[in-house]
Amino acid sequence: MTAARTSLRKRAGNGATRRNDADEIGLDALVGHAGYAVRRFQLWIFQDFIKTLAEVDIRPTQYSVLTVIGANPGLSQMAVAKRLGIERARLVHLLDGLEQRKLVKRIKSKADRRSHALHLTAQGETEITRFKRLAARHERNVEDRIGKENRERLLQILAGFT
Amino acid sequence: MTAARTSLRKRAGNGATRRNDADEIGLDALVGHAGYAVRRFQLWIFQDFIKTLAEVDIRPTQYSVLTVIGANPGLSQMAVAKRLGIERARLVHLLDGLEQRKLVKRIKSKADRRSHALHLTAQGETEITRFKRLAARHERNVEDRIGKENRERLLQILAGFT
DNA sequence: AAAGATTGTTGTTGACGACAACAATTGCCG
DNA sequence: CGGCAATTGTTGTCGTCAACAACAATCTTT
Repeated sequence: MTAARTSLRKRAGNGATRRNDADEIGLDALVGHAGYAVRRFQLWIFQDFIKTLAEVDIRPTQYSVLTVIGANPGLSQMAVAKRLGIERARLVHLLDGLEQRKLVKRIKSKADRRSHALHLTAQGETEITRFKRLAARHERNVEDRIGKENRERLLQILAGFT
Repeated sequence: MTAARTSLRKRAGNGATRRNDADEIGLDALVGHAGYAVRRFQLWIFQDFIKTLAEVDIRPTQYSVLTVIGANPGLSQMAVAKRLGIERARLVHLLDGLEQRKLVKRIKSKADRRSHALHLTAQGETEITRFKRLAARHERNVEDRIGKENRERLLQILAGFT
């Protein structure tokens, strides 16, 4: 499998190329690339998440931060960043936003005066239940799109990356 | 499934929170969210793609553009953008770069003087075989990571998004 | 106590998606 | 046919995000 490209339909139409419209465009080797499919899917799923949680104005990354803090109160920023695979520099801005919205608070740790212990505020505790309810609705949208078993299989396949 | 958060381990350690290190941090509801798993996986897969094709300096989006043009010579920018789900504004910059590298050429269409017919250059035709060889190696990395059947199943599940 | 590592912070860079506006051109409809 | 809406490529802006680099404050190690 070295040479021999040409992929059929080569030289379809040179100057003109009147295809029916916009369908019928071959992807050639692109089909068969996991990364391409995953990219398109990830785009769709994030857009749906954003749309579904639009009424509370929570984006996927914000949701992940709130969830981790809620489940592990007192974590440092470093620990959260490492756990979620985001840069600690990025987490600073994220927390700034969440703190302004009174969902999260940074408490200066006495044990290590460099670090902050992260907690949900009372308001944060309250609101996160609403976020989770909407997130569950989003997850149902995913099911409707790819099927219930396929979603479960997907989670199983990708479990090693969480 | 409305209230009842608290998720165990609540109030783990307040000020201090000495966890073994950085493992052992629960994700709570995050596990079970397809979007989170997909995001992490997409990050990994793109990094591997970039690394594997670093010697030719081709990124995933560039590769997808080259592939589609190679398989469908004469396409307009609009058609390529629509097919790949990228904005035509973004495609302009992408093509600028690929054209400077002599991989792609824009040919003014005589049928529709607004549009450009996109083609690979001779050099582009030559080099893309190398790109595809490296991309295949990357795909093998994916197999090694998630398993051969899982990769196929993944492609099947997400086929509707390509 | 000195050297080295860690934590939060700030700033920069570049890829990327989403929009808006524009000129040139085409297609359509009265 | 003529004018008006739509399309195509282009430019520019904005906001998100990952990847770095640098820095001060604070541990940790020796």
